[in-house]
Formats: sequence, structure tokens, C-alpha cells
Amino acid sequence: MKTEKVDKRQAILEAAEKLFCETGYEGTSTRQISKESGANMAMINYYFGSKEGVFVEIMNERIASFASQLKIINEDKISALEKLHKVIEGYVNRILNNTAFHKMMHRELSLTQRPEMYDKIKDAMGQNMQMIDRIITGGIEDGSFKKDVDVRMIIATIMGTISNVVIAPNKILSCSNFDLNNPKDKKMIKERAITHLQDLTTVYLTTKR
Amino acid sequence: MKTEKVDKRQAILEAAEKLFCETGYEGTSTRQISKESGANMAMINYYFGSKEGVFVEIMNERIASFASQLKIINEDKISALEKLHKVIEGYVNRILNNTAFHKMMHRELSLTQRPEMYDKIKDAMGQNMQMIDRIITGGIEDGSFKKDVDVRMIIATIMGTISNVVIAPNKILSCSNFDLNNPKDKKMIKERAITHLQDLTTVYLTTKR
DNA sequence: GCAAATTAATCAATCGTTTGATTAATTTTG
DNA sequence: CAAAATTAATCAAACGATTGATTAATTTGC
Repeated sequence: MKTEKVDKRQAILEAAEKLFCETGYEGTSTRQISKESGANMAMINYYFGSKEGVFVEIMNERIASFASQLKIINEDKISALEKLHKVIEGYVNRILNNTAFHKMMHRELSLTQRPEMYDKIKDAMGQNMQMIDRIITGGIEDGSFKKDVDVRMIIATIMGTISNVVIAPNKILSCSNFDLNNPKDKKMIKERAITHLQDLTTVYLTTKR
Repeated sequence: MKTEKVDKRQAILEAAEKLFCETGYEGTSTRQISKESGANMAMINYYFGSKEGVFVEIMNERIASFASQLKIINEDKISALEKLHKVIEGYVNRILNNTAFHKMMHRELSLTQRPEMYDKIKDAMGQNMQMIDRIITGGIEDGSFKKDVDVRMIIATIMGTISNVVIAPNKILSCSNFDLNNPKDKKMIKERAITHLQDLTTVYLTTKR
């Protein structure tokens, strides 16, 4: 019977990710991780060397799967606008499927304790930005987008809008209260965000004055 | 000789705000605050009761001055678009003049330790959102804005873009490296953000299809 | 039976807070 | 006005609790 074989290593990772997201890295103790995961405290150091080792493992895992997704969109033989819409859809889905990690990532970006972690996140974000930059710049060069725009600010708008949806308190985004953990609500928010950003970029980038 | 009379209470507040921003609330020890401010450790509890008391004081101060600014814009006898542009300008200036606090606020929004603090920030944000909501809705009703838009998502775009400018790593926002602490760079980024958001909202909201 | 996995117990270090004493400034009193 | 009493501000030292980490012993699975 394999179903009951609890992998303590994995249990620690999952418990730690949950706690790190809820109360932050320094706000989470190894004893909490031990209790939440059902593993003995020493197991944390046995498997990961240290508390920070657990954190690094979690972030690396996520960033790796983060980077592996959507990257060859720019090579498709489709218009710049279609590329941009694909990127928006992919980005919204990725982030709203990993809201907990996204919050953790942004928190880490605003701290100065772990520079290596900061650099790792910066690099991952930078790659995504460069991809979007190339798409928009390409659209400007081939004449499908208007040229008097601030490309970096448009990227800030796309990324910032999505982050804001994830981070802003649930109660005030929509009139009624909803929950991003509720799959039905999440699906609705995803669609609204995608529709809005695609509409916004289309109007803004293709309206010649 | 009065010139050397340093207000320890104020010194603690300033040191604590700096440290809380850099390394987070749980990541900052009272001993660090003591050392950075030059005040004895006991002074923290003497003036503020506890470490959390310092934090609450800082946040309340900021939120109060946050709310006191720009609120009667909506009562001006100007067009909805001009109102919106004024709000954008005010919002960008406010946030980029207080980047450290803004990061701290967002970090607190992603944690679950201090629900009272969370609610306080939520309320402050909610008021700003309602103001923008009324302006845009008003513009739609008087026919100056097009009607098939997602108002709440537009608000997420405005707020999210500004947050992203503050939070995103400096090195990747612009091609060359710049520093938001450098007044000259800050001024430039402010103007770019204001210009971009005003242009974006104008094109998006007033382009009838 | 042996290596890997797991445990309880323990470690030094650091945490936020409190203490009792001291100084300096202010107020009260005669 | 000056001596006495009171207050506010500051300090070094210590408090008990908790932190992340380690030990040495035990259990598990092949």
C-alpha cells in the first residue's frame, strides 16, 4: 500500500511554503514547520541543511517551472498583437494559479536580507520583461503598433495590473466579496483580467492618432 | 546649547521605519532599532509600549497623512478626464515620495499576522479606489468615457502600474541603471509614469469604437 | 544486519520585555 | 528665592521565552 506513504521531505516543503506565504520567512519558525508537516524538527536540517535551505529549495522549484513555461511564443509566426495577447493570457494564468508563491516572491523583492534570492527573482522577472519588450518593439517596428509609447511603462502596466489583482484585498476589488481560493471565483477573475488587458493593449497600441 | 537636543522618540520612529522597510517587521530586532536610533532599548517600550506599538504608530501616521491629501478632487467643476489625470498625478507623486512606506504597506497586505493593520490598510486603499471608481463611472454616465469597460480592472491597472514601478527591481525597469533614491532619477520616473498613465487612460477611455 | 530515517533532548544565541537605579529638568513649598 | 518634592528621560543589566541547530540514541525498511 503506497498511498499512505507520507514523504516527510515533501511534507516539509508544502508546510513551509504555506507558512512562509502566510507569515513570511522570518515570521515562520522551524517548530511551526515541524508541527504543520508532522515531521520532527531535525528532519528539516536533515533534508535541507537549514531553514534557509528549505526556502531556497521552494523558490528554486517554483522559479524553474516558472521559466520553463511559455518562452517560444515570440518565435511563432503570428502578429505582434496576437503574441502579446498570448503572453497576457499565459501570464495571468500562471500568476493566478500560484497566488501564494507570487505574494512570497514580491515580498522577497522588497527585502534586503537575501541578496542571492533577490537576484534570482530579478533575473526571472527580467527574462519575462525582455520577452514582452521584444514583442512590443517588434510591433512598433513592423508598423502594427504606434510608436510614441513608453514600452517599459506598458510592461509595468501589464505586470502591475496582474499583481494588483492578486495582492489587493479581495473585498474591495469586486463589489461583492469573493475568494481567489474558490475555483469558480478565480476563473471569473482570470477571465476579467485577461479580457481587460487584451482590450487595453489593443486599443492603446493600435489606435493611431 | 539646544542644537544637540535629539528627540529620541522621533529617532526611534525614523530608525524603525527604515529597518522595517529594509528587513521587515519580524526581521528587525529591537536591538537593531536601538542601535540605529541611538536610543536605549528600554526607550522603545517606554514610549511605545512594545515593538508592535512602534509599528502601529508608524503606520497610523502615514495612513493619516495619506488620507488627508487629495480627496476633494472629485468635487471640482472639471471634466471626468481632467479629474482622472489629477488623481493619477497625485497618486504617482504620493507613492514615489514614500516608496519605503509603500513597500512596507504592500508587504503587510500579504501577511496574516496583524489583522487590525491589514484592515486599516484595506480601508485606506478602499477609499482611494472608491474615489477613482466614482470619477470613471461619472465619466461613463455623462458620455465622455466609453461604457464597455471594466472599471475595477482599470483601477487595478492604475494602482498596479504605479506599484510595479516602485517595487520592480531598478536595474530592469530602465535599460540603464537608476536609483529611486536619487532625486533626479525619481523626478524622471515620476514624469514617465504620469505621462504614460494619463496617455493610456485618455486613449483607452475616450476612443469610441 | 546495516544504512537510512526518525526521534527526544539539548545547545548556544537571540528575541522582546522588564527591572531598579540614575540623571536632569520641573514644580511645589515655605 | 531657595530648598524640597516630583516628574520625565535615560541607562546597563537581567529576565524568561523562543529561535535555529545539533547531538546521540532509536526505529525502520530492505
